[in-house]
Amino acid sequence: MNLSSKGDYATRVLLELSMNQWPHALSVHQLADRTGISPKYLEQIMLRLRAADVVRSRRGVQGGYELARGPDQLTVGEVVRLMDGPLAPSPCASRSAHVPCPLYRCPTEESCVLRGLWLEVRDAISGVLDRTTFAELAERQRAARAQARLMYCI
Amino acid sequence: MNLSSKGDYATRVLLELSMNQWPHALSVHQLADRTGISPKYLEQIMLRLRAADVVRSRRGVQGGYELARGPDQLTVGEVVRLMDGPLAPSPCASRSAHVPCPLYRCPTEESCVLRGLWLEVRDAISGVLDRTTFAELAERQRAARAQARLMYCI
DNA sequence: CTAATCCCTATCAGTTAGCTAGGGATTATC
DNA sequence: GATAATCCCTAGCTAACTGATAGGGATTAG
Repeated sequence: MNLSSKGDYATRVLLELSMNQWPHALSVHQLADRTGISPKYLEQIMLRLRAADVVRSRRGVQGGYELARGPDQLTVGEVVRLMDGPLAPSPCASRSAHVPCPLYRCPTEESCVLRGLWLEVRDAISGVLDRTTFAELAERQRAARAQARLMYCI
Repeated sequence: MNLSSKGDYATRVLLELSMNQWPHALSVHQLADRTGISPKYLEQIMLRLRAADVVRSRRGVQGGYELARGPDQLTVGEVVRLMDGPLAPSPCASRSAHVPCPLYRCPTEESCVLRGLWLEVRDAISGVLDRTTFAELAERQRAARAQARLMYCI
């Protein structure tokens, strides 16, 4: 049930972009510095995010990436699906990319209790990721930082 | 977020064992026939389930595997963790096998909002899998089969 | 013009997934 | 006590995937 490093890194970078006043571009170099991700690897991730219209780019000096929409219009679920595929633990339980079970002894999908369970899991994951936007995450991060600053001053 | 085939197959086989009156042993051969899984591959899965005290075995003619406890004492969560590792999408959010984040630019764990989100996901998955026992699944399957039989008779 | 940046594709080493194979140990049955 | 069915254990193998690294072209602000 592990997230890949691509999904992990993409969410980190998008949170970083969401923390800035939108729209405001950051270069791959800057993003890599802030997150500790290998720049060339991050570049590929950004290209995929751009192809999916999650971010948009400006080339040349002073170029970089910025969110293609407001962070309140971007959910973590969308990003994770983009980088890691469907949320469901089994292809037969995916709503976005359904693939039937290959085992010939599997019961019909409607009557398969395991598929029913994987659907429950899928819905549970989606319940968290599809309702969490990057605006929400950025808000939480600001709150956490304010909290930390407070702790430090006392 | 995909389940491996080991996790998939293990749950299928354990559901099969749970459908029988416990305790009642089935051989790998029988289990493979009923599920359509490759017998030699299934053998390895059964060995792991045995090492974890989920099933117990009898060797020799008329031997086989049976549940080591009643199906009401075995959750899907335990089995999935056994075959596929922690439920959490990120090692830093695992409660059963916590591993800190390797990125040096990651904030402290307490303040990391992404970790907070992965914890939410972990809890959502665990909420489904740790409360579902194989007794429950077997019950559902019996109900589904009764339903199907009814449909057929009409 | 130049340096910074995005864009694109190829490559590559290591790991993992999903099996397959073979042979030893045990045991019910005849 | 021979036989056949079964579990037990370890090794190996191929294809795909992961997580990068590399290099060079296109674009653009200054």
